[in-house]
Amino acid sequence: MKDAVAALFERALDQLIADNIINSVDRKPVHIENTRDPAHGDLATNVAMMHAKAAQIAPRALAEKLIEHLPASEAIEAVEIAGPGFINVRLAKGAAFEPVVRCLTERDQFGLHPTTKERVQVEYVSANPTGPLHVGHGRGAAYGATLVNLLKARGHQVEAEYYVNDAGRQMNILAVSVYLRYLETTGEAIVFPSAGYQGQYIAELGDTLHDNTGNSIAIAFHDLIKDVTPDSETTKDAHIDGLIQSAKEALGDRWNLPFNLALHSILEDIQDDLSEFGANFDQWFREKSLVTSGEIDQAIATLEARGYLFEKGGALWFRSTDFGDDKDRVVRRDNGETTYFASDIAYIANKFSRGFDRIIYVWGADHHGYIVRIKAAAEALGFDPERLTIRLVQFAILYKEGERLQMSTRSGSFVTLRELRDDVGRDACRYFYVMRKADQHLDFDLSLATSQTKDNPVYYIQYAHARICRVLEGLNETPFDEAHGLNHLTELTTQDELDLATAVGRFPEVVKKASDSLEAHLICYYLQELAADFHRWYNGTRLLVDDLQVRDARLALATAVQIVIRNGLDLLGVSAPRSM
RNA sequence: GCGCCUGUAGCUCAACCGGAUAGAGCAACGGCCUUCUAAGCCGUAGGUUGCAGGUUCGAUUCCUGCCAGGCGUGCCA
Repeated sequence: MKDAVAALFERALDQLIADNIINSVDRKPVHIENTRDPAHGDLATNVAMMHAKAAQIAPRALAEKLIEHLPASEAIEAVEIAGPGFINVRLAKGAAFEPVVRCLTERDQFGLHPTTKERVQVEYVSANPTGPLHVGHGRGAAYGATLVNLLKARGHQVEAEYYVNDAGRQMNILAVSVYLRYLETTGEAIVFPSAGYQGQYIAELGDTLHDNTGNSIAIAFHDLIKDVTPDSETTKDAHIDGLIQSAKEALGDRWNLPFNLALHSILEDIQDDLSEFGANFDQWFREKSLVTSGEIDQAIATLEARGYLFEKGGALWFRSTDFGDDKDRVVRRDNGETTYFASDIAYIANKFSRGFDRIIYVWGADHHGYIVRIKAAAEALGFDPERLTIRLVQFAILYKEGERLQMSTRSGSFVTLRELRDDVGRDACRYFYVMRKADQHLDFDLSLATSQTKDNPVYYIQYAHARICRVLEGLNETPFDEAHGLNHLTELTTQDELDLATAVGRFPEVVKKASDSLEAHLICYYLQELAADFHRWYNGTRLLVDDLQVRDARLALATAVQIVIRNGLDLLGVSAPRSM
């Protein structure tokens, strides 16, 4: 409806331009907005004020001219000028319930937009496969998954991807941690490195390794540690690197056994976890593939050829300062190893080579220092950095009964995503994680998330849906005739009913805005408002009345609300229960 | 030090790319169940939008400075 009205005003603008009242270079697009105050009609536009200055005409006078040239439309009942030059539009009575008709026609397609040709990639979570996902990853997972849904609803062709860091030093640390726990199960007395991975799951993997291989890959701990730098606060990195080196030499090819066991079982755990959370991926992209395919070397060669690399202190540097970075970045260390950043460069080249029109990264907010350099890399490789979007997700702070939950990754006593899901359920998790703007801190109140009251927005919205379902199921001998209801929508006369129909009509534009701005929380706010409108109506108006025309009209409206809630919750990955 | 983000009711947050009288929920107070789920609804109260300037018809929104908080700032991953 907004679009239709906007089109009318565009035509009026055409006319004023044709009449030389407005210069075509000064033209600005018509923006139609919903009014807040019913006294201002249904829709309003500031188009007259926007053009008044350039046209050198008083806003209200210009508004008058616009209205003069506004094409006639059945949908519009009245147009008036108000305030400093707003043009308020009052829609015809019949038009107010048009969204209900549309919603019942389109059903689960209602709110979706036409397919575009745009190919979008969303990469999210991408946590190192060195341990189970924790609650910090949960928000990125919920936000990314919702983003994928929103972009699809917008009509884009979307691919979801998880970047698996299976080639870095952290993986070696993981593997050596598992190997040491394995040695313990063979009866070796070991001293666990302070920089190793601590969690219980490491010991379990050590057990599994022992089950698989027996004592066949065991070596004496004192041999392993013989030439290794001692462990201390300042040398713990050298210590663990030494252990890795020593284990690799001792095991040869069999180093793959702890390495692959750890990688595969943890990755599998992450995959199950995300799948149960409703966060789905089309592609699990391996960092290692960039190594084996030679893409890292290739990317470095490309930067070299373009003159963005230089050598200093035995290392190879990328001159990212040419693109606004604070300092230049190393891509190959003096020991010959490429850095993590080098992989990132190759990865972004790989993404662009796959032909995406838009590439979206969802990162934890602690990575914000990387934005400039990754964009710099894209630009240096000759890609358009405008096609690259990086969205940051702030951490969620967990509260339980008003107390902040302390999280310590050091001791391995973090709360896992799985524990959180077991505790509050998938629906509340998915909803709470995205209910606030992604780049803002989020207070995640566990007590609230599990409470079954109207204070809990998830229950509040789901309850509205369940109420509608129960009404529709609770019919007596005369079944609900939807077409009959749609033919008698004029029986809906109260302000509550008008408000509700208007709210239904807003859904498609909310989806559009949420998708275009990548702001998933807008869906949450919208659904809460819709549910509130419904509860208010339901409380004051009996739906199952004897007059079948009235009854079916009300049931049609209720069905529209039911559909919108279901579609909206679906975007969020939250279920819409039929009864509660 | 430098860079990014944030500052709106007592609390948690909105505010439709600059619009009309800044809105919800919680907490507080007062009402509503013989009727489709009270897991709900209605009402009252609550504000110098961190501070000071600037841009213009109009600023919570854009610009500058200051104050406060968060995060980042490795030949780490």
